[in-house]
Amino acid sequence: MTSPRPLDSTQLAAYFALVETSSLLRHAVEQQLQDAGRLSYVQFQLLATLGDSADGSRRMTDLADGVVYSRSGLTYQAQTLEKRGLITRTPAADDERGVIVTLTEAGRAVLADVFPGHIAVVTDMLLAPLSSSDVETLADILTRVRDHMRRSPPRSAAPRRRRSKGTGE
Amino acid sequence: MTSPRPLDSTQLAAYFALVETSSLLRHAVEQQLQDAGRLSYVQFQLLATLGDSADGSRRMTDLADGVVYSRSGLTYQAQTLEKRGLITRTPAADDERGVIVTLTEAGRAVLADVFPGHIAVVTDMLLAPLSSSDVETLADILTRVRDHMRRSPPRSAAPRRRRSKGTGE
DNA sequence: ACCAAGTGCTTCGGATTCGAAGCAACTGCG
DNA sequence: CGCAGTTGCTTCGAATCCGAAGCACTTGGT
Repeated sequence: MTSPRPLDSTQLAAYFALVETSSLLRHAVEQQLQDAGRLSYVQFQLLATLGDSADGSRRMTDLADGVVYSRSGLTYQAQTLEKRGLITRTPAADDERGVIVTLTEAGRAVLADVFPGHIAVVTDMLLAPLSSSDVETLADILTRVRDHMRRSPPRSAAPRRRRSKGTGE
Repeated sequence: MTSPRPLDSTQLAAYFALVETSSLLRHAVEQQLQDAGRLSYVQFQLLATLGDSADGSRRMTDLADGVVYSRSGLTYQAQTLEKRGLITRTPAADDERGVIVTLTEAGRAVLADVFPGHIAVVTDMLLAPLSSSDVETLADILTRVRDHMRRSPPRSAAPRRRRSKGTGE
């Protein structure tokens, strides 16, 4: 583990800018999704993931993996989306425990309804002030960071407050 | 408003990597803050903002502005932090309506307790896979984006979709 | 000084989230 | 086959969040 050396101003700037940028972007996107289709960001991610699939369906677990999300939260949103008729849930054929989530026509319609505005927000807020080489660089750097994070050990190895002399507290 | 042209793969990659990176980073940071000091990310931001102030105190409104956050959410967290003795709330001298939030010694202690681990997480997860020139580039690009976003109009110009009479509202 | 409008914060109701516990179906081993 | 452990999803309880409404104080016009 890295020793906790203080961060220099550039590192701090990168960190803060990352946090604030994504926060502002997320707020703006959520606003648009709410206005255009009464969707939360998570709901949009779920529909978009389904739309991305060839037959418009996925297992619950695969969905949860695609969106970094808890199982219970996914169940909740799946219920909500099902009530609105945007998806259906059916037991998997080969495994009775599994649930296959499928995008309905209404779901596709909402997605199509919302997508242009979504792209517009991303374009206007994130991409507008960047040159294409900026975008390329940004994508490269953040992709490396993401891959690194994914490989990172689970937080169970996180530094405890106290020196662990035993099993902890 | 920009016309909704589809994004190319690099633009998509930058967008997705930004969202996922910040999401993963946030999760990791929250985990650490929880383990080290039972703080949520927002609570940490509030304490850190106060700690940043010369006398360790701020008005509620100024705090809410510093952290992108709703007033009611701030009230909720201020109550929580006050119950734990990490801050105090006192009416402002010059304006009875205003509330001055002040960091206590206990609050400073928790902050000091949590800080090293916080830096370690940021270092290990975000900075580790980057060269110093990467960090510099990242900071530069994201700072420009952030400044652009801050200048952006508050999203009232978004195409409103008519509210149909809800099915269960 | 008085009243209306404005400002700062809190309260309230509802939505969303997570982790833990629960339930049902599957798998491996004898 | 039958049992124990695992896996996939849901339910439950608690925490967190937001917007709207409410309350208390301040300000401006008369």
